[in-house]
Amino acid sequence: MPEGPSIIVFKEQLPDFENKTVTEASGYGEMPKERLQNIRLRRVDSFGKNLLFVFDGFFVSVHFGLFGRMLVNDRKKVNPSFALHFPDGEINFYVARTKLHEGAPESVYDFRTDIMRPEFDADYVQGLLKSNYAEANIGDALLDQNIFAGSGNIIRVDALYLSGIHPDSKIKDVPAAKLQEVIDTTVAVAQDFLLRIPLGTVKKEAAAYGKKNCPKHDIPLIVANPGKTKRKSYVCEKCQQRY
DNA sequence: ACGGTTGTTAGGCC
DNA sequence: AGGCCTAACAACCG
Repeated sequence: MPEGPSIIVFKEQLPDFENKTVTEASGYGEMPKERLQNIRLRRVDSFGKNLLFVFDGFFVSVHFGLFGRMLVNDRKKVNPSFALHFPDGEINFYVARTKLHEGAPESVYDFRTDIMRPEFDADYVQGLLKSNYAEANIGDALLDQNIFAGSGNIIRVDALYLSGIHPDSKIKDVPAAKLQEVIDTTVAVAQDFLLRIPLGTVKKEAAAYGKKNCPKHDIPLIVANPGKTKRKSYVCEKCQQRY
């Protein structure tokens, strides 16, 4: 379920918990829960695929993996891996991985790479790609959380399709304007994704992900698991150029 | 009913 | 050392 847009949806369910006191933390996951007793939650934030609970001097990141779920003031029958309890409510996480970090999120994460945030810096990311990832495939880079935090398989498949670039293209071979285009398109696809979550049409309305045929050419999309990441890709050989 | 998946990490083997 | 691979985790959908 959770690429970056889903994390934003989670975060938007939690404004009422900001500045409230956490009375207790629970769950079977590893967590120094005694540090989360009777302290004020300063704010809920996000970075990429992580939901962040910010306290004075430290914060807790929650990563949902492939199957993670969050329920607010509601429970499943199974035990949560993590839960925050408040005087008048609770947040439950299932199959989520959590970690406590000292300091503030700004000192741990570089928000310029988070495709969901206003701080996202396309120029910075383009420079990063050219200088540090010249030999990498663009298809792999679009899943690399150090470059495109929050981007997942659906976003990358559609971003590559819509910008007309084959995932196996090496970054150093992609013209600068095309690199620019795929970066901008990634952000646009992610915003689209976000709008489609409440409509339940994320997959249905995807451009290429999960589709049998290219909507433009009506020829079959090539389904494969290329690159280092070996995630499923859908490629139109007509639309997407190999550089 | 069962195979596939919006993800990542750990550990083994060259 | 580090790149590449697999297994592991676990829940929901069709």
